Amino acid sequence: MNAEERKKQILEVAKRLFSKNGYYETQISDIVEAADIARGTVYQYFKNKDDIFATLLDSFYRQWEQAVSQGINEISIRTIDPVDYFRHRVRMTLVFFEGDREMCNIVLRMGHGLQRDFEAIMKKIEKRIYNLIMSDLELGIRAGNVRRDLNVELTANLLDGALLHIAYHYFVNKKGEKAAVDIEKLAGEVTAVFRDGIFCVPKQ
Amino acid sequence: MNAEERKKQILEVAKRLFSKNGYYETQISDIVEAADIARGTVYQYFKNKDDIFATLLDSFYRQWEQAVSQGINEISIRTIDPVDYFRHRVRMTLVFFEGDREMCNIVLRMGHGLQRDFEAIMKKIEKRIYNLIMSDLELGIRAGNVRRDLNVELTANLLDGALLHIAYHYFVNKKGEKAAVDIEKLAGEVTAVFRDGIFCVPKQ
Amino acid sequence: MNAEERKKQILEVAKRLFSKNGYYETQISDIVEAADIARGTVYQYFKNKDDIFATLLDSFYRQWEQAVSQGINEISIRTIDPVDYFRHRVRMTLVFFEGDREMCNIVLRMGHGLQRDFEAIMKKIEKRIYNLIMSDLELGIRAGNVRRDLNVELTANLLDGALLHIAYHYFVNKKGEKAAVDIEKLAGEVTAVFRDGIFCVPKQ
Amino acid sequence: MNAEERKKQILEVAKRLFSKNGYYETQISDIVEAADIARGTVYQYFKNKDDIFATLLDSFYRQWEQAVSQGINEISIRTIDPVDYFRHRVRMTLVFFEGDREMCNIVLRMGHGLQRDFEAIMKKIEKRIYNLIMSDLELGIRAGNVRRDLNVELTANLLDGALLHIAYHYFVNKKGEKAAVDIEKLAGEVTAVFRDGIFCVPKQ
DNA sequence: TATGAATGAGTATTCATTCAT
DNA sequence: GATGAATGAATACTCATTCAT
Repeated sequence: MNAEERKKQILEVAKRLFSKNGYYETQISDIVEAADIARGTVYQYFKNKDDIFATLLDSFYRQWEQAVSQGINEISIRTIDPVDYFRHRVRMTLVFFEGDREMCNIVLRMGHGLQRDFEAIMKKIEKRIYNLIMSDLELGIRAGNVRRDLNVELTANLLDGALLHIAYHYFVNKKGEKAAVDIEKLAGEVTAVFRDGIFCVPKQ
Repeated sequence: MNAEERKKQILEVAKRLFSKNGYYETQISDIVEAADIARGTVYQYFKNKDDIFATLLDSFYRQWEQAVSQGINEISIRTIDPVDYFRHRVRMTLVFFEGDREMCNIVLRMGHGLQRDFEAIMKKIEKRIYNLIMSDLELGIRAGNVRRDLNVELTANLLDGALLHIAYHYFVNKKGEKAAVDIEKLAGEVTAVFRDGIFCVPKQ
Repeated sequence: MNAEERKKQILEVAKRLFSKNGYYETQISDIVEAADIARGTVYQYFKNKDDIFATLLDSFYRQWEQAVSQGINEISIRTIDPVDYFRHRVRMTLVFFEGDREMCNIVLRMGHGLQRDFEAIMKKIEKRIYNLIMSDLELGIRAGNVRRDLNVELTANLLDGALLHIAYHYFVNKKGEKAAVDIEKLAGEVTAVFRDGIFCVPKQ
Repeated sequence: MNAEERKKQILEVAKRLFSKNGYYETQISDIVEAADIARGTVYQYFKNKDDIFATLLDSFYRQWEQAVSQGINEISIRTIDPVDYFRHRVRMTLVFFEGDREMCNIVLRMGHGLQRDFEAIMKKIEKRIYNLIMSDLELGIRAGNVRRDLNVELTANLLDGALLHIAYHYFVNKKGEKAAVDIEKLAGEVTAVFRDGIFCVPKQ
């Protein structure tokens, strides 16, 4: 096993344990035991326990950055139907969180409660999500698709909280249930609830 | 200072510190130092550190229970305008969280990330909020005020996440800012966003 | 309740708890709770926890002193049959220990293991018992009733250990059993085992 | 120093301190200081303080088990002279206790006073010693060597208490004295005291 | 690189004792 | 005398981190 693989292995194990037991209730002992490596090996690849956790958060942030930037540019928001665009954003968000339920759990459940240096990373993630929604809304207003009188700060927080909570509810809490979640249908229903409140479109 | 007051004093100090630094980063030493009492005194009133935290969560839950049960009964939901009722609920929720920003911070920020026995209390709080929204929606459907085709599970989570996130955003994150939050206005705007997506009312 | 009675009450309660749980596992809290008095009250009557225990040991020692000195003097040892005398001593010892099984338990079970100042008191008790047996044996030798070649140091220890162990076995360990112990019979049997080994008497 | 040696080292140091100061008056601090190791090292080898003590008691029990089972079987008791056999048992017991005076001190002095889980181990040791004596006596009765009318329960306790007390007296209390104890002579004298009271042999 | 024994600062908790009321 | 809230020194135990092999 080369260095890259070993580092990845440790991260995988740590992610599983952090997700299950939280940062403080996960010991280095648990990680080395689960990974079946020596205590010292962890410190060959990470400065300390914080570093492992921060690495996980950071890589999550990078993946999120990449995911939300995919296939969307200023052109498309002008050409496609704004409600379709909204639905697409919602679906993409849900798809992303579904992709890594353990990180989803870590970020959604314990993100806010983290002290130390993690708080900064979490704020960065939050800020990024928030800004994205904000810019979408502001673009929509300029394009005449979104109600001019909308309180964008409020709405951005509304959507932020709503989407993350749904992701948590369907992908973490209801994890054990048999029936797979139909994300397409979910995205449609979320859009339906918000459409008339946000967009300047004829009532269906 | 009698027993009741001393216990209350410890809880106040602990609440402030837990809110600021989280459960794990708050030491008994910090509490006794901030309260200017002896180490042992804490243990005259609480079994252990867990007990202090659980007492805070529990009392928060009890207050919330009382707050949401006030002035609303099955009659009123039939007589008052459903949208006004919704706005009222939103306002009450925000007023409640604004009333104790430290507990608001504790519950909203670190609630989910808590392991141990606290998880059970948090789940109870969440469940209670969720059920309240659910029952409101179901009553509305039966009364013909809420869209029949609404996915209530989804919408309850949507509203849950949205409201708590807004409370966190305006009462915890922006705490330092000068301008006081106009809760009445906020409640109106939240209602406006959700109204057409949830209720069977003529578009304004 | 006057001062004398209150002190006695505390001693009784403490004795019961020390006997049941040992010195270290008995807390002042346990004592005040069982006696239904305030914490501070204990310290009106005793200097500290040690003082309570030492008082118990000391009073036990005094009672023992008195008991063994009763009805025996140098005359009687010359006139009565030496074996009868031995049997009488054995019986008196057993009767004494049976009289206060809790102190019996404390002295026999935890006596040796005690550190601190108690060790001195225990040594005093042991020494007193040991010396008594020694002097009996030496008197017997001078009177020609006890074998001249007997190792009195060894025999005194033999008898000491044997008697205390029997007291412990029949009065503490077997405490719960229905059938009362027949001390008269016991004393006879103990005497029978030791008689020929110790005394210069014709074999029966 | 490998793991086995380190564990042994800690046990040795702990044994010395427990023997000197008792269980409750021996602190982990004392142990790590005496062993010149770090506080945490103790917990690499033992679950907690109880575990160290229990390990000592248990290993003592195991050694005793092995010692008493050596070289004696049902055959020998029938062929060798019963009094010689008795003397042999006494000598072996004394030799065993002399071999580890610190454990001797722990078991004989503080054994009975121990609460917690140690009580169970101590009872096991006591029971084992008691049963051994009992079975010897019963075998002797069946072989016609021991008086038929002997109260075996009483006698077993008599011998148990007597032997342990002698071991304590000669190996713990008089430890400092110059003249070494002549165990052979001691065993002979003990036998002489009990011989006529226990065995059916012509009076010498 | 990998190991895992050793480290020791840090933390919660206990409990005998005091003292103002 | 009686009370019991307050005290704080003492103690067991944890766990991230180091470093010689």
